[in-house]
Amino acid sequence: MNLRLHDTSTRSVRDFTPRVSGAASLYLCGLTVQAPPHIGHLRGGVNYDVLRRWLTHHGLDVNFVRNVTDIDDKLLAKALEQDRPFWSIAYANERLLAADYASLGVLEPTYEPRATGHIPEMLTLIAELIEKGHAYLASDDSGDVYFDVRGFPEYGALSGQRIDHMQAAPDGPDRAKRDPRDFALWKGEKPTEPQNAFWDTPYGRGRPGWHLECSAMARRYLGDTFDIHGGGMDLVFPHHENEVAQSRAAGLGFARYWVHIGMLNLGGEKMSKSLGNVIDLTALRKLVRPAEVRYYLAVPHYRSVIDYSEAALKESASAYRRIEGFVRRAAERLGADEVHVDRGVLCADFTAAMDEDLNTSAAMAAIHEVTREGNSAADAGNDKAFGSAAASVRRMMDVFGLDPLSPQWTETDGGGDLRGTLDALVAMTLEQRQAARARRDYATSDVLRDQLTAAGVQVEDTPHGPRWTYETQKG
RNA sequence: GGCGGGAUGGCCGAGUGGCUUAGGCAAGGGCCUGCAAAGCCCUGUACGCGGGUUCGAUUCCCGCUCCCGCCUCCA
Repeated sequence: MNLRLHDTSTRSVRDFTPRVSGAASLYLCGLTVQAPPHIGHLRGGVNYDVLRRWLTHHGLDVNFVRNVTDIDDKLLAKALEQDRPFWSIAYANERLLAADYASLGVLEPTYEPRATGHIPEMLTLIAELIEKGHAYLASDDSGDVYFDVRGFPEYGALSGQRIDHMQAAPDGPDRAKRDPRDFALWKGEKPTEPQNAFWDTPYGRGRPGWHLECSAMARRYLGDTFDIHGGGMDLVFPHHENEVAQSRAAGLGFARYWVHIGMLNLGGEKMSKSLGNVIDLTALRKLVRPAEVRYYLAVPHYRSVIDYSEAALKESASAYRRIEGFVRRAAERLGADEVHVDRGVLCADFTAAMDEDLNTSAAMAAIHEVTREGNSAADAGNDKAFGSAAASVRRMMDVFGLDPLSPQWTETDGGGDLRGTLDALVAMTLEQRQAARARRDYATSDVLRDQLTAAGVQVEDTPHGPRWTYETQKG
């Protein structure tokens, strides 16, 4: 295992050594399902999916937990606004998220727990924190339970914050906190919130604070100490700072590495629900195919900011199609077995790049190099080199979740069960064109080709006869 | 006010104290082709500004400008 990863808690790239040899445990802060996902959310899912695949490639048995926050302030506010149960809004958005992940080829996590399903685990944690003197009941009978940040010296270490330099939380003065920075583990019931959002507890009826769920669920599914915890860069403070404070104050080891994903900006600003500058996957699918969206999201380094632009997205699509075309031609020419993904080998540059904090840009450069070499081999009639290059490209693309011949992508190319019919019609037309070419009737030949092009069928003449691709396929 | 990240050739995007200084997209030229398409070959010398360290800096240090994120819900 030569993998190195950037760890937010040390702000440095460190050798990654799993806690348990042969296995890796990951926790990803998933979404607060108060609204449909946008592509910024999806980026995190894709980036973590690549990490997960790379760990798997290293032979690790990956236990990957990605939670869903299905109760929070905004969700409850929306429930009142829309006069429907908060959980129905949460569930609807959770389904949308799952569909988006599926269309981008994001593998299912090992488990996807919901916050509301883990109230007992949260209450246990609260009791432990109160017992150890790290949490206290609000003095105003609100039923709130707070974490005492002043009583935990490590507070602020993850994000590099010092309590005294922080801006005071605006809700400080009017709530019974000992320090304005203290955060809620549990929130007492309020008459102004949906009454179906509360649970009975030893502290009265109430609902969970945001941060507590992750500490409780990570503990339940990954144990007291686990390897990697992550999420978007915007979660470092306060969310992750508060999580680590709760867990460590309770005596748990918690995360050994913190891997945070850069933001996706639109128009120079973070894409966010509250700013309203969001673009969803449905919009992107009108421009490019899902695999191309994935390529766009997966190639820049995971910690760098992506400033979304349609032009850049389309460039990514062109780059992906170059690789896709190469692999498809190889499979058509040499047969699927010759270019089977399992026969592919990762080139050294690729592996070195991925091992160095997942340098996906450099890794993709290596794939393009092999693609070029493979194309040259094809031009030279060297089928052996052509085939092995294609298999390697497939294997490396598979690490990105982007093997162009994977059923994930080929089964969504369109055509459906009429594909065979379509192919037969195209072949018939091309036979006529070949006949015209044979008698040097290029006018007729070109008309036939133009008509096919107009119908969305691209024709290429190769030394082995014509090949064609459909517009939805672009290979 | 505090913490963190960033400014790279027409565009996207890695990276590095000097080595032919990624890769892609676009562009121009060439090869191939009846013409195309696809592919291949060639071309393009970039690192925000001002200092400093150094034989040598885009890469290290200092200062500056601008941009982004967090400190409140946020992937």
